[in-house]
Parts: sequence; C-alpha cells; structure tokens
Amino acid sequence: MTDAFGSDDQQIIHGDCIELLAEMPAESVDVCFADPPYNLQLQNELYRPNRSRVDGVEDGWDQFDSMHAYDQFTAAWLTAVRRVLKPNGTLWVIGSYHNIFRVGRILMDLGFWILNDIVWIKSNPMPNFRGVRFTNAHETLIWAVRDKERKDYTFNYEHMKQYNDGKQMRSDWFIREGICSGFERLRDAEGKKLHSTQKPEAILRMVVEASTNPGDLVLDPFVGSGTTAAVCKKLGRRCIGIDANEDYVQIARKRLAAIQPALWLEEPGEAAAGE
Amino acid sequence: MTDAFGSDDQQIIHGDCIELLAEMPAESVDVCFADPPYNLQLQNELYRPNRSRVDGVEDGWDQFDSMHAYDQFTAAWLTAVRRVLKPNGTLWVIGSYHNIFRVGRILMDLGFWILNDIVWIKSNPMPNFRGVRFTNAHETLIWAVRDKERKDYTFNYEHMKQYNDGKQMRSDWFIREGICSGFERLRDAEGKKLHSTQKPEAILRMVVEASTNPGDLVLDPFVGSGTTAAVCKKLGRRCIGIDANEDYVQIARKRLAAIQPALWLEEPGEAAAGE
DNA sequence: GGTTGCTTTGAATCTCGGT
DNA sequence: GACCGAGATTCAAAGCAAC
Repeated sequence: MTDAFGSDDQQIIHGDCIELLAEMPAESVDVCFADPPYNLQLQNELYRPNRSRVDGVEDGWDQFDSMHAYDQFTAAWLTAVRRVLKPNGTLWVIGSYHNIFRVGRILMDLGFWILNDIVWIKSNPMPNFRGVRFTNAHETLIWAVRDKERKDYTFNYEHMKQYNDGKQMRSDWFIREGICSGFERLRDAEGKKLHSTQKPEAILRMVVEASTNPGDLVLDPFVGSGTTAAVCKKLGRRCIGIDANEDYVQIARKRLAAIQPALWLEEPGEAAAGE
Repeated sequence: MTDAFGSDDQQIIHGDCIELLAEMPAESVDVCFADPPYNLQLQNELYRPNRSRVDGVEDGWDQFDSMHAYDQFTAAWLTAVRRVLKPNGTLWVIGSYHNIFRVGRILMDLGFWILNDIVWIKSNPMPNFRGVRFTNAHETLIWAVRDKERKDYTFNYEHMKQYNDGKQMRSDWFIREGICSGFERLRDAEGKKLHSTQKPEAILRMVVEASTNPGDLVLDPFVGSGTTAAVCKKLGRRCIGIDANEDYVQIARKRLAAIQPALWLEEPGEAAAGE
C-alpha cells in the first residue's frame, strides 16, 4: 500500500486558490477541508467584492462593509471548491463564532447540504483574561455533501467507532492534544511559531479517516502550515494544498518532506492509542 | 427577597410576538432568551432498528415555505426584540445546524455583537439510527449584546465559576440532565408530551444566572412549555413570555402557578448540588 | 425496600434497488 | 419521480414490573 503513493501524491501549490481551482478539472476532488481566514483585521487583509486587497484603516471601512467583503470572499472560494468537488464529495470548514455563521449560511445557499456540525472541544483553551465572557473552549466544523440528493458520500461509520469506545461517534470531539502546542507545533530557530493558527493533526486525522478512503484526493485551499497535507501523507491519501503565502508554502513543503508515507495506515487503532 | 416578587412578575401572553413586541416600550428588557423554530425540514418517517417509529417534530410551527421565508421570519422577530432590548441588554438564541448559521448571520447583520457561542452537550442524545452521520449530540446557543460598544452588559463571571470547579466557565456546557425527559417533562393524562421540544431547566438556569441579576426583566418570544418563565420565577427574575399557540400559553401558565417564587435564590451552590 | 432486567423514548434534515 | 419491499441499523436515561 505504501509503495502505491509516490512523492507527488501530496502537492503544495503557491497562488490564489480561486484562480488555481479554476484551472483544475471539475468534479475531481473527493473531499475539501478548509480553514479559511477570518480575523481580517489582524491579518491586515481586507477583501473588496472583487477580492483586491485593501488597507482597512485608510479606507475607513465600517463593520458592514467589512462583513460584506468577507461574505463575497467566502462565496467566491466556496463556489470554486464546489466546481471541483465530485457530486458525492464532501466539504469540511472549520471556524469560530467570528465567521462560522456567515460561512455556514453561505454554503447552504450555494447548495451544499449539511451532514453534521462538529464541535472540537479543547482541553487547554486560551482563558478569557479579562473575565468578561465565557472561555472560548471550542471551535466548530461544518461537514456537508456537495449535492443534497447524493447519499453515497464516504463516511467510515464503523471505523470511527474506535474513537468513542466502540459506539457510534458523536458530534462533540474531545481532542486530547487540545490546541496545537508542544512538540507538534512548528517553530523557527528562535522558537517563534511559524503559523498563527496551526491545527492539531488529530483534528485532521478524524476528518480524513471519517470521510475518505486511501488513495482519495483531498483539497485544502488554505493549507497554511500544511497539517492537512501532512495527515494525508501519513494516511495514504492524495492531497492538493494551496496557499497564497509563499512562506507558508515553503514551511508546508519542508514539513511534508520529513514525513514517512502511509505512516499511520497499517494499524490505525494501535497508532491512535499510542500517541 | 422572596416577598419582593409578586404573582405578576412572570407573565405569559398569548399572541404574535412581533405584534406584541411592537406595543412594548423600547429599551425596557434586560435579556431575551429565544428558542425559535429550527425549520428541521424532515422529509420521511424515521424508524429505529427495532422498527418503532420516531416521534419527530411535525408541528405546524416548524414548517416554512422556503429558506427565504425562514430568513424573513428570523429577521422580523430579531428586529422586534432588538427594539425592546436595553442597549446593554443581551440576547440568547438556541438552535441546531439546521438554523443556527442563518440566525447567527442575521443577528450579526442587525448589529448584535456576539459575545460567545455556547455548545450544550447532551449526555443522552438520540443516536443516528442508520449510521450515516455522526450522532447529533449538541445544540448551539449564541450570546450577543445589543450594542457592540456597550461593555457594561451583565455577566456574573465569579458566580459562574461554581459550574467549572471554581475556574472560569467555558463555552462547552455539559448538562447532566441531558435531554428533557423523566419527571421534568410535561405530559398529559395519556403520557403524551405536551410540547415536542421542551428545554431542560438546567439550560435556562445557566443562561439566567450568567446574564441577569434578581429583579431583571427577561423576555422569551417563543415561550412554548414555559421553561424560561419557570426558571425566572425560581430565580427571582421578572419575565414576559409570549407564544402564538393558545395551548402552550395555558400549559406555561399552569406550570408557572405551581412554582414557589425564588425557590433557587437562597443558596445557589447548595441547590445546584442537591438536585 | 432494594435490585434486576425489560420497555420506552428523545429538535432527526438517517437506504437502496427495482418497477 | 413515486411506490414498495428487502435489508441494515441504536445509546443513554427513565419508567416500570418482577422478584
């Protein structure tokens, strides 16, 4: 099985995901996992409806304009993803209350059919230091099939039972690793984290094991530090990862090169217990 | 403290919530808790593996002609609620993936500022009988302040610590009582449930204790079986509950009449442990 | 009175193939 | 697309009867 996957089965491509997706063949992707940007202010990247980058301060955008621009951006990439997804392919999107309601509403309107919303419950969330809200201890994932009428999407129901004591897996996922810290976190020579929102591999492992089979093609339009591609390589899935940031592309490629193909493919239960 | 609250401090009113809210004075409500129709869109009947039929939500109030009609309905009641809320008042809405993304998006667009999204995690959810999705084991609440710039909304930060071993309360709520069954569930003489979606008092207790003080005015535009009003009476909060269904109004009024005012107000910690 | 085991049920977008 | 029959499919908590 391992030999079936060559070094090109996981690719990291630099560029604008909407442009690159337009060049891909339609209905060719089994699953898309997307971790879209949502804190536009912190990233200093606001998007106009035509997706040109603007300076939010000098343009004096108010909340509505900013939200509208985010909606346009969201609809654009979701539409592009929808075209390349197989009709029975599924989409995963992760987000927080800042963006997940907008993303969820838009993907419903585009025709995606929600299968589940999943809550990733963190064991070590960042506290609310000022004590003015509840600790934000979870993030939300939406799982949706491209075409409502397709019931033959991939869901490895029996396989996922191992993550809930042999009973059917629930929509609340307690990930022991919590937020990404410790040895898994990619850091530079000075110990500075290389990506601000690196997701734990455990999350992607659940996603990939639940909704794909070995050899399937996974698309990540916002690959960031490359967690999706890394997990795909370990699980023997093909992957196309895209990022507009050249630095992230280099980080993800380097990370990928150090991974042994199909590392987790042999004994998933044992490997899961041993980590 | 108990004597300060008379029998009219919690009222159940029959009528259309949008019309009734229009007659209320503006900026007079401290907190709104809303459990709107989820628009479940159930298609076929569902049977358990033992061939018994699932008694789903088939009520007329959950039927909408289209997604657009649901959005319009949502925007209308949220707008009406917004007018009667104090500028530093907060709004709670509960929902599932069927509706919460639409509701969340709309309330953001109306100017509400989300403080937290909360996940109510159920200890005993209904399983996914066909094994085609993850067990839907949670529902989502959105907590938002009316005006973004108001930082003086009520949040009883220290009080809520008791529900998380003395540490700051998190956004994931494990409610021991789980789904509303057993003695708490209101039933008629034949044992048939009086309301198809009665919420556990434990949820409302968390909501009311977190975001109101004794004497505050709570509004519930979809009062249903009257859980919000019941909890408000036990916690010494005033409450206006509205429902368009005359039967539900009678059920809620009867339920309210049997409750001792401020029952839970004396020793919250002890009461919580003893139930 | 306490324990055991069977029955019931809960906001659910829950199949597939042939005619 | 509608209808029908075969076939595959469930977890925790509460209620209740039996012992």
